[in-house]
Amino acid sequence: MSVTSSPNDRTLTTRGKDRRDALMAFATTQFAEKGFHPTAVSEIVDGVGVGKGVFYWYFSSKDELLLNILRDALRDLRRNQNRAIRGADDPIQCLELGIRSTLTWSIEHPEVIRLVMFAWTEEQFAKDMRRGRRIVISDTARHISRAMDAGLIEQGDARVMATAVRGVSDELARQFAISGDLLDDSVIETAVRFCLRGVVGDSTRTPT
Amino acid sequence: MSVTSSPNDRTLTTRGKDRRDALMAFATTQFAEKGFHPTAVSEIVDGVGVGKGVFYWYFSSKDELLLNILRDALRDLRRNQNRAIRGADDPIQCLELGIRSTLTWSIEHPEVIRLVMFAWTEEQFAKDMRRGRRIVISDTARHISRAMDAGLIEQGDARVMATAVRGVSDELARQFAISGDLLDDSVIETAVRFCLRGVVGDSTRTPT
Amino acid sequence: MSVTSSPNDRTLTTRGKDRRDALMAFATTQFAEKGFHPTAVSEIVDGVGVGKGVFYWYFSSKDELLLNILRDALRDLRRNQNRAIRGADDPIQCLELGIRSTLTWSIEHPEVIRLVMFAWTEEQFAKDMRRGRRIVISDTARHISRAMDAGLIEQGDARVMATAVRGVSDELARQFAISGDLLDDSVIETAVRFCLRGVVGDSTRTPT
Amino acid sequence: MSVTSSPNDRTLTTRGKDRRDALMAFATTQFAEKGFHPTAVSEIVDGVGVGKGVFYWYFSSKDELLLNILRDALRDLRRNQNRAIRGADDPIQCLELGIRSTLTWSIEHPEVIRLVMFAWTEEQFAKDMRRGRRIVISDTARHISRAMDAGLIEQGDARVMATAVRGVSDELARQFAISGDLLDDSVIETAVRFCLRGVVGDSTRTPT
DNA sequence: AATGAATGAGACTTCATTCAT
DNA sequence: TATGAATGAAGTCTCATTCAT
Repeated sequence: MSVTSSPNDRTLTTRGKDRRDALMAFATTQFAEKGFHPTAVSEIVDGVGVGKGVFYWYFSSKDELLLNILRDALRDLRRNQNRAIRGADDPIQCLELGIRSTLTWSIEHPEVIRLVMFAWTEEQFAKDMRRGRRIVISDTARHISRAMDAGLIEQGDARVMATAVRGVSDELARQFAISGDLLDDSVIETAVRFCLRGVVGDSTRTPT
Repeated sequence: MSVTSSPNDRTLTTRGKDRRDALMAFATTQFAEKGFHPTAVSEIVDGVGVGKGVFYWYFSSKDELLLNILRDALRDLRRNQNRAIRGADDPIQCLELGIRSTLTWSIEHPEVIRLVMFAWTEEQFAKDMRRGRRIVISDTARHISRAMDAGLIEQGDARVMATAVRGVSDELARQFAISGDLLDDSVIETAVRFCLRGVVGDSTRTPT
Repeated sequence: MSVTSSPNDRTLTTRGKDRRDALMAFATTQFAEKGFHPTAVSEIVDGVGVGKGVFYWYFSSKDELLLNILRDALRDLRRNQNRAIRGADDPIQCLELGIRSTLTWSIEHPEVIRLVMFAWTEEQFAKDMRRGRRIVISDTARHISRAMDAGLIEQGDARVMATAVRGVSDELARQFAISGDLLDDSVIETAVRFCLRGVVGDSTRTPT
Repeated sequence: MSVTSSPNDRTLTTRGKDRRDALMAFATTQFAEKGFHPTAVSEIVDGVGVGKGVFYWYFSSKDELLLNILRDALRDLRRNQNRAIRGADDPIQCLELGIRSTLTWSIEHPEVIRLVMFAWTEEQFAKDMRRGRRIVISDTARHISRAMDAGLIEQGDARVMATAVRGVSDELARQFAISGDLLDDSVIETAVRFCLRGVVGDSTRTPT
């Protein structure tokens, strides 16, 4: 591997991996706290205690760093969802488990929620956001479609519903985490119930 | 009155009001298109065809301009909602009309949706956002509470539900307007229905 | 008198004279307090309660305003000196009275001292300062020369001595007025004595 | 160490020190020539042939630069005085040597004299000036007090006299250096003599 | 691998001055 | 005469990025 390979396709040593992770972690909190633009690269490297050169060794630019953070987050969210629905078979149950895991994850990662909001506002990042959203919506829509096909719920626009579900998760994460409000399990239950009712159309089902 | 009076408490002539509006309108589109930070004040004044000084005659800073845009937007949204539910009495109907008007407004103002997303990411704006959200949520929660009190829907956390409703509107505005996807009336219907089901808990009610 | 005559050769009505004086007085305190450049024309007109147009009706520029203040001050200082030595005939006595009046005047006009200091630092004003100093030094040097010619003091460079005398006055005004220190008559006496000794060369003379 | 360490506590390389000195030297001449405010930072960096960023690497602001110049000058002046009176023991002789060295230094640094004059006119610098003056006056007053205690001169206000002495030096530096007039050794002799007479009170002493 | 000095375009903002009203 | 909206050059300062060491 050549020393002058670009930051993206560099094979990292363990120490390298740690450094990279530290930079990403610190940047994430700073970006979330102060915003992307108000956070200078120098603050990030200072916070981690390395020189500026290190930063540009691991990331080709500040933009690229944000993109990496965002991609990692999406990967982590989906991994969580997949883990949550593993074993379940009933589409409605899959839906519920998915919603619950998304909600939990979002609430546990308020910084990411902020970063995502920001990313939507500048085209160089929005492109990635669109792709990410398509994936997330598809994941949810798949369960809804399956439920429709199985006759469990009436026919309808699965993607619109999936979008609505996604909106509820994000909004609650924002309201209760970002806004600084308290948040307990009952809120999650209310939200999950709200979504299931919205999709399924009756309130007889009780969440597990 | 005085020359050094701050831009905020300046009495404007008709022409002045127009100039100010033009600046806000142009800035809104630019901020939405390129992002807040990437849009330079010089681009805004160039776009409107005035000197850089006028900008600071009307707004004390670029930040202040965004805040003004955001406040105006909130005022307009609420005015729309109030107009929509005027005459209606049944809380559920008020809720429905409110949701529909919010959804419509959000879809008609995708730029504002972007600006709001950005505003949440930097503390100097987020403060205002929190206040705005509190207001909007209260507006919706009021209807839900009334419905609960009237026994029309089962008891529950009205604010959480209002938040969920708000999330659906925002998300759809983003998904279908910002993301560039198409959006037609059937989508709005699906969304309204989703929200009502989520709140009311059964699908027997059909939206108008 | 044409309406478009330049500000300098305009004949002023009583009200006009008052306005002009008010502007100069207010500007003097502001310039002394905050400095020339940090004081904006808008602050001056606001402070006096007039529009910007008025300012440029009376003064062709901010620089011109300062120049006017400075010239007025010099005129006032010399008028004071002349009044003080009126009637005296002995050159040494004239010198003493002149020193005392200069000292008193300087201490009573600390703002002017500041303005003069500033004026020396920018060429467009320094030119005037050089002229003014030449005049003031000549006034003092004249007495010293007369004393030399009369054999009252030994021959020497009268201008250098006059300069030294001037330096003592200015410095004391700065030290005790600008620096905020207290200043009483005994200080003035010490200073006058210092100067007389410096010029005359013996301490037998006692100041009045 | 850290990249965002403030320019004040940065350890400089030899090249860095040189650059910093070059910036200060060039700024000093420009400030003295055109004035502080009329001299733009861009002129300074252009004059030295560096990018605008280096300026802010070495100085946190234009104000800070002036303060640094002023402090260095004071340090240099005092170093010169201490060197001049080294070995002397007689307080009157110390006084004389001190006056002579101050006068010489002031005349050799007319730019600094201008900068100091300016500095007195704006509060953010005046604070430093007051402190500096206190120090310089004390240095001189110490010798005068010692002379009084030793009965070499009559009792009196040593600080006022020291101030007067200081005034003579400054004024001469201004008159003969800044004003563009000629200045030779005889002027210095006249001035030294003037001061000694002023303090000591008789003309029998002849300066060395 | 790492550092941090250096770059310089460009950001936001101020303000002396003009001029239509 | 008087006002204050408008101008726009110029000012100070920031910061992503590069590169010699």
